[in-house]
Amino acid sequence: MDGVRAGAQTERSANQVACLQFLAEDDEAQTVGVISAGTGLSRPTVHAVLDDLVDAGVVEATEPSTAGPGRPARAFRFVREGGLVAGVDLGPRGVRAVICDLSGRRLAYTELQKDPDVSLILHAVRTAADENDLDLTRLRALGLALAGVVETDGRLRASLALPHLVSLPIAETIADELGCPVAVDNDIKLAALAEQRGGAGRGYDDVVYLQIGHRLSVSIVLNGVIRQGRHRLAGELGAQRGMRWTRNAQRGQLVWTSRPTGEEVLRAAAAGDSAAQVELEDFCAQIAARIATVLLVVDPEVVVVRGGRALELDALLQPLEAAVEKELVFPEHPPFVASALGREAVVLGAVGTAFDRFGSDIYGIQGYPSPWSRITHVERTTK
Amino acid sequence: MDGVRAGAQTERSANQVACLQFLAEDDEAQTVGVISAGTGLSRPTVHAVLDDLVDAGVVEATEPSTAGPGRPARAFRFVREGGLVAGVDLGPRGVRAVICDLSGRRLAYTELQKDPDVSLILHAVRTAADENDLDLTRLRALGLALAGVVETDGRLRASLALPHLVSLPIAETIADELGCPVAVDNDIKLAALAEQRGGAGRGYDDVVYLQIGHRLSVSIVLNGVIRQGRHRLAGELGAQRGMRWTRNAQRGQLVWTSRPTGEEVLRAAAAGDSAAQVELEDFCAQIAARIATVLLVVDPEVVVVRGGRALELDALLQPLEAAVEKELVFPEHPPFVASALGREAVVLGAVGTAFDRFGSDIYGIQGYPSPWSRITHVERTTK
DNA sequence: GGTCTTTAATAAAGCCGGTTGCAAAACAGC
DNA sequence: GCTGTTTTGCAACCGGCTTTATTAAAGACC
Repeated sequence: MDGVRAGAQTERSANQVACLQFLAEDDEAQTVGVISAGTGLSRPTVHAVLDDLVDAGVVEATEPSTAGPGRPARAFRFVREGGLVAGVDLGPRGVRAVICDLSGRRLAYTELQKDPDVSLILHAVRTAADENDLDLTRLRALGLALAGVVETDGRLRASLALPHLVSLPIAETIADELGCPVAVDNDIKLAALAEQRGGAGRGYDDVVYLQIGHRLSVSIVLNGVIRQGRHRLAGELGAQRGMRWTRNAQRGQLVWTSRPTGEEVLRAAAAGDSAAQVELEDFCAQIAARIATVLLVVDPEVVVVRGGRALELDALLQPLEAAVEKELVFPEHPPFVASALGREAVVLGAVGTAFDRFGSDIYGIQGYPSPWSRITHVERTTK
Repeated sequence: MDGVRAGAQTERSANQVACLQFLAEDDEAQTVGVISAGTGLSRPTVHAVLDDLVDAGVVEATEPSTAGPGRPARAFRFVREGGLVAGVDLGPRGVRAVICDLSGRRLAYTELQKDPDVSLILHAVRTAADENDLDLTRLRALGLALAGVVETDGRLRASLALPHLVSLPIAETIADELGCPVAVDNDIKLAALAEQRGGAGRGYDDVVYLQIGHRLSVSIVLNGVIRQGRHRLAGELGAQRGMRWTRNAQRGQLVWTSRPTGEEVLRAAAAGDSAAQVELEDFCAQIAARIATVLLVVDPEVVVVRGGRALELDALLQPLEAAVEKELVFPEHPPFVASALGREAVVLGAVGTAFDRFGSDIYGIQGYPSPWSRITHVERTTK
């Protein structure tokens, strides 16, 4: 009640976001007049907002450009290199790390195949930074993807892939070591988010993400946000008994007979191996009922499927979609599309979630949207 | 760009809502000073806001009360009787209608058992109004619940219960006739919403609603909003083939052997009929897998189950929860609770959705929350 | 080199929304 | 009729934005 109104600051905050977004659209430094025209704000307002942004350190003024007639205008530039954001995917067989600048542009990438451990996370980030001469003291946030059920506090409640990390305060350890906030989430959920924001599900709010490899994993993005669930079990279909391929001891583990792993079965089927094709169709028929139920529960706009590489995936998509279609009474069902980001979806989701959760720490202003399109764009071009 | 700022009006709008909410809390007329203290707004602001509300016709000033010492203050009162909102549940065997005032208080209720038709909707509303001397010209909005797949435009795309109403412009017809906007939605979805907002799921954002009667119906409320789905099929588990009890021609229709309807089976099982009990347990085991999948997809906070009356429901809850528990690997699963609103959940959901969708028409201001707790409260006390 | 043109930056005034503070009004009670 | 209490209404001010006007800085032209 001391004269401070929420509404006014909200308005200013929104304008800060608008100006920063406009600047981030383009690499060029922009003059106040252009920003004013582009955002619809008045010139004095743009000036005031830019002052804020310069104070926050996310924008800098360049020297007046001495071109054309008239008084030369100072231009303002989004300092993309002003901070770093990292993403790490710690899986059972190794670690992937990626480092982006404030614009979401990828600056470093590392992949290490070692036994997963907390120290490996740090090792990967430091290796990536060293290889590209990046100063990790400028790291503003880190996102971490783990295979398993991740609690709200960032700890693993259960994990088949990383049993030795269960209940450890990983986020706190990393945060202390690197001096930046750390966000942790489940790997498949983050992959789904990345695909929805900038991958095969781009443009849709509701996406079901299927990953078929060593196990069948499902994750769901609804209204543009990861569905977590009360017990963080949303999408954990592997937690249900009675799936034929879970007869061995490993919970939710897929058991393949014609080849050791799902990816290899896919590859063999794509190559024409009839035993693999039979197993694949059998497999599709088995999971189709489950998937059909999922589709009828959430009725998403698109189903993104990931499994192996593009080549092998084609061998999976058609039989899977056909098997699901057979389960449904209505002709309406969402299209099945191949993942666009592949296995990198997880790391990219990790970076993105760091932006999502610590946006105000990263940019110094509130409400700036995460640069998902650039985070995921890099991937699509290099692929 | 002509000098009108969005931020300022947003602020004013929020304050209008705050003041109106404060007035609606209590039946008494309140003085400006009390409102100011209660909302935290300053006195001049409250005054300005009240002027807006009086203009909108939703608040009226009473004569200065000549009590106590000092200058008598005018008091302001929420005119709950200033408008009416109706809800209608048109089912295969009849219609239910309810009329509320602006505060969500129930003023009229009617139930007619006739062949469902568009004219029956009007008939029910008019009967309810006439019986209670209500002037339908003051009707501000109407919500309509229909059994079937309801399109975005309010028409039925498919319906087993009301096949003759498919594709008819029902909403337009009613709107023309009654002169108010009409919102249409699926009956089970509206029931789920009512239970989540003010019934057995009150206080939870994520609710799965199961209705077991002539057919098995599921509806889901996530983050406090009904899950609709891309094709409006969210929750339509009946659209999946291969459920044992769908062997007869009727799609999704439950087929009971020991008794003709599910409710009667429940009643018989509750009364100790062993044949019915066996069929019930068999039934639970059959649907448990499906339900377990639903729970693992959305991982809700609570499952609200409706079927028959309270007595019979107890016979269902335990075996159902046990059967689902057997399907799950993790011990965590949401509690199963009996519906609090029973079959009236549908009508109440219809009224509530009218408030939700046409709130600004109803109150003349934007952003005023629907009076769900009062809409649903009436029910719990009369039951 | 001085004036002119062109454009940017700044300053001033006004609107809208909100708050605080103070004087005036209206009534009860002595 | 005066005093006291409480509400009211008005003025002043802040913060944010816009519009308009003024000043500043560079190049262009004679």
